[in-house]
Amino acid sequence: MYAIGEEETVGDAEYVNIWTLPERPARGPKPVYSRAQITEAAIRIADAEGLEAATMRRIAAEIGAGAMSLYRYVPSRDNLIELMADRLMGEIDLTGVPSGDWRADLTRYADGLRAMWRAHPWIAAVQRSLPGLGPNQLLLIERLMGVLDPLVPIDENLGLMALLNGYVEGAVREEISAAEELRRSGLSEAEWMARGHAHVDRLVKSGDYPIFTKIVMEARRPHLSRDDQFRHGLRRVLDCVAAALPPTAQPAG
Amino acid sequence: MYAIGEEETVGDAEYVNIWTLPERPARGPKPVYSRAQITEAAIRIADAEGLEAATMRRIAAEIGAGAMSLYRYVPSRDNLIELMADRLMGEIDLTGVPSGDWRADLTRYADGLRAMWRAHPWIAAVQRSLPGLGPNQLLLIERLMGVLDPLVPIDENLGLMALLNGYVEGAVREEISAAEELRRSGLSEAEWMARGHAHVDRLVKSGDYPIFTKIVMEARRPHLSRDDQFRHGLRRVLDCVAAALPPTAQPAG
DNA sequence: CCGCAATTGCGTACAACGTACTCAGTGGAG
DNA sequence: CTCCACTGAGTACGTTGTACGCAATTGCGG
Repeated sequence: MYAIGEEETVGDAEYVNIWTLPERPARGPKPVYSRAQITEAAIRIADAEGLEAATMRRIAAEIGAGAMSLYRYVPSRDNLIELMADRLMGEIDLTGVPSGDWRADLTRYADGLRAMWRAHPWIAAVQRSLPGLGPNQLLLIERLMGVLDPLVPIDENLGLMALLNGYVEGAVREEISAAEELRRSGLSEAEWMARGHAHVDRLVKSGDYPIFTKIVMEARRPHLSRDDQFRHGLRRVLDCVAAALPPTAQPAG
Repeated sequence: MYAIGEEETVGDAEYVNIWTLPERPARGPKPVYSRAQITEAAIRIADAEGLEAATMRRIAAEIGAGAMSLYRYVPSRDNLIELMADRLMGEIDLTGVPSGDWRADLTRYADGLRAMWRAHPWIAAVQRSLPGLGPNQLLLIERLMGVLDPLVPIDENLGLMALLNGYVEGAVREEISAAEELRRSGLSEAEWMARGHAHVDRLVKSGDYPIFTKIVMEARRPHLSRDDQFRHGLRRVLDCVAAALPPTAQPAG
């Protein structure tokens, strides 16, 4: 009787919340490595060769450990990637935010987020659905949402920050797209240009895509620098934010 | 001499542009399957069980083929995913766009994009850096960018559409996050609530994260329905677009 | 100070993945 | 008709994440 369910191995994927799991229990030999060290090594590899190159064996080799040793510190590779993502959030420096000048604060955040993405383009491939609840992420939420917190209701605030995040991510994705695609393909730049542009040129020459053609022309000879383009778009977003604020809180017109 | 490069197998990853590669050459036995059929089967599996479940063997089984047969139609799994993504873009119906009423057109696009994301949440895990140049994507670009094309310069247009896309993606990511996380974890809803919420509750009760606490409270008892929230945010984005247009083109104040 | 038990690093092993290679069979072009 | 470019598919390989087990190490109760 009761043969079904006897084994209790129902779920195949054991879900683990890394933020509830303490790094070190007690007693036993001194650990040689650490979560932080492993996370750092993984980020170093991902920066240099992409996220897919950051395999467990490769990371272990980077710090001079055996492959399975990592599992004494981290439950799974997915959890490690969560740690990596949170570590990256810590790179966005928001000390002193909120300062009282919301426009300056949000600009600083946008610049910081952009810099982080450009330094670690592989973050585009992570992008979890839930925001993640690591210490750095939480601190960031507190500070960023604190900028507009007394001025607008919380749901309005969330919407505006989603808008800001969306703008920055979209803009940076465009910036890093060419470089990332090039790296992923594994081709030399000349070869990649030859293959990729051949198709684009064919589309352009066909005459069927007039607006796409305009985009290509603009992309090949942009009017503004990357930085200016970003600043310009950001100003537009911030104007949008300003419009959503109550009229009593408009420091710099 | 010239030993180096003799083999020509320099790169390990052979980059293939799927859009230049014709599906059928000529001559030989009639193919039993087709790219479209394979793409459709893959999408069906991804919809039901997530993108990671759409393995080559699984897709092949779905259409009753051998695993390796798929490679007669598609060079690699990555290319197949490109096909899937482009197929999804075709779900966004923009016939008759641009219509002359830019606000209506952009609303229709936003609603269509949102519906597509909600129907195929795994698209969040794809998100290539480059936009991709499949037929559906190209058609979408032509129509969407055509909405504002004569009104604003092309680089401005690109920025505004990036803003719109960013808003929709951000909003939908939040909408689907809980469901996706639940599915990925493989737990029952009750179990997931118990584990996930326990951590959130601890953070809330600690008192260290006042703004995070506000967010949680709002999320648990939202003031507006999902749809209303989306509409509200979208209106704000469109107001932002309106502000960037020249004063001569303001049809509906 | 001495064992005991908890915990370490890590070698071995396995299942699942993408996909290279191979080959018998098929069917349009000459 | 013959020919050969093409088909579907079986087998096999390299790489991945990770379960398991074992010898070595160390803090703690006595």
